[in-house]
Amino acid sequence: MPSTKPRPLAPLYEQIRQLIVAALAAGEWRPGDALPSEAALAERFGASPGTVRRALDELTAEHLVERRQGSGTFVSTHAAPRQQFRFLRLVADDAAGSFTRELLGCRRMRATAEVARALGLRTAEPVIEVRRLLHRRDRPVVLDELWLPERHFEGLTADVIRNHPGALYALFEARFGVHMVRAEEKLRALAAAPEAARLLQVPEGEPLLSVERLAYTYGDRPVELRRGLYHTSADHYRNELN
Amino acid sequence: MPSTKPRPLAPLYEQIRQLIVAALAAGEWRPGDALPSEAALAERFGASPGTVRRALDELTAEHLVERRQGSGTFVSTHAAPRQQFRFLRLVADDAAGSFTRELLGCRRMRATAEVARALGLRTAEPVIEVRRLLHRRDRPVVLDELWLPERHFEGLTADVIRNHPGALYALFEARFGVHMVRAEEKLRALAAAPEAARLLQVPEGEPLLSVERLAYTYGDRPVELRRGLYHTSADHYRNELN
DNA sequence: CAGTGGTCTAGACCACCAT
DNA sequence: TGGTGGTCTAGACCACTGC
Repeated sequence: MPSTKPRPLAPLYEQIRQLIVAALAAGEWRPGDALPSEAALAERFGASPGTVRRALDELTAEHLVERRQGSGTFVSTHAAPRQQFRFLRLVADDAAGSFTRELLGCRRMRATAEVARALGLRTAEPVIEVRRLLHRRDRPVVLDELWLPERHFEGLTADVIRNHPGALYALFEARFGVHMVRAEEKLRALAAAPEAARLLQVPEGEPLLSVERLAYTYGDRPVELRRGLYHTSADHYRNELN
Repeated sequence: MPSTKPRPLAPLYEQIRQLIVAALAAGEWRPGDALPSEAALAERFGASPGTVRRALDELTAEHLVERRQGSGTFVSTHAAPRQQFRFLRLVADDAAGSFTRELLGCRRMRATAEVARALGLRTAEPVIEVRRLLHRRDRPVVLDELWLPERHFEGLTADVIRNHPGALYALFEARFGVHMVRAEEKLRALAAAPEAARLLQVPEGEPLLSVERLAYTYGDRPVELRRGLYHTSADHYRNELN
């Protein structure tokens, strides 16, 4: 008789972590909401409080939830001030000033082969393209283009963006229930093409930092492709290695 | 009588973590060595095994130690294959091939104001400057310049570097007892100056990715300033945001 | 097989927050 | 003051490593 495969189960805390992520993806708790207490979750999952705590610690490290002593455990939200620029690593050399946004355009289009491949769509599936500029002290610093699968962002228009006071990711989460969890970026140096040069008010050929980002929501599903051009004469991209 | 300040003590696991870091900085265990077992450390610090485990978990997350089930807890070393390129985020677009090193120079000099400030030295204190090229498939891709305080790297010469087969950080750790723990990088796009263009075999003015790195050893002491110029026509700098 | 880290449990006590 | 998360302890059992 062939021995049945022992099927190495994931540890209990990991299973619980995945169940909580699934509940977040299903919208059982929305960004900003409080999760049940450790004791309540322990009961729900039939585990000891220590095991649930371990799962919540992992989720805290991934920034999916945040814990406040005496208060509770809450679903992370990009609306929180500390999360405002969590994914924007560009900082001024003198660490002064913040960004203002200028919307250049928002239109419906069909996915190019490249966009489709990155987002896991079929070619020519409808996507929404957004273009904008970020300024610091009235100087343009970042030219952003981004593409979103229309099926997750139905109804996203220029007006919707203009009427929202906060960051784009806060809008996505509040209006479309899409919370960005993590992202991968590819950086390189490029010479400014004519249009980028005009918008960023630099000479053609000026070296620019190109930042291509793929952003993921709950369950590691890619939902945004973004291409940024950063003018880095008085700003730099800050990174920590460990 | 004025109330004495309650002096909020750090949690026990954090104190233990700091004591272990101090022992690492003092060289009590060298990179690659095994630490005492959890039980032995618990006895040494007068804490329960669970508390010691928590301290070790934090150190594992910082890559100061690595744990191997059934075997023990070991001091991280840059000699390990997995650590070889831990701080080099440049990867080929087609993810193929590795780097070869070419040493351009190694000389003793006096710290410029900028180098002194970054490394926390007095101006004109002696430092060692190293310059090198990294090639992939016989094409130059990275031009690196780095500066090290001489008092931590006495005896570092071109021959010492040439005679060491592994990565620079592995050499630093094996020969000078300086293990790099973490680093901060500032990235920007620059036009290639004449000398950089010649060495990287690109036209003058070619956009290059400039990467300025400050690397820290145990106890967050900066011990290396590095300036890299990356030619990113077929490579990119990869980053993860979370 | 002895020793190590990995998982899971159970419970005590504390610090903090809201009411 | 009651409920929350944060710390610390104690111990059982398992999985893996190396002799």
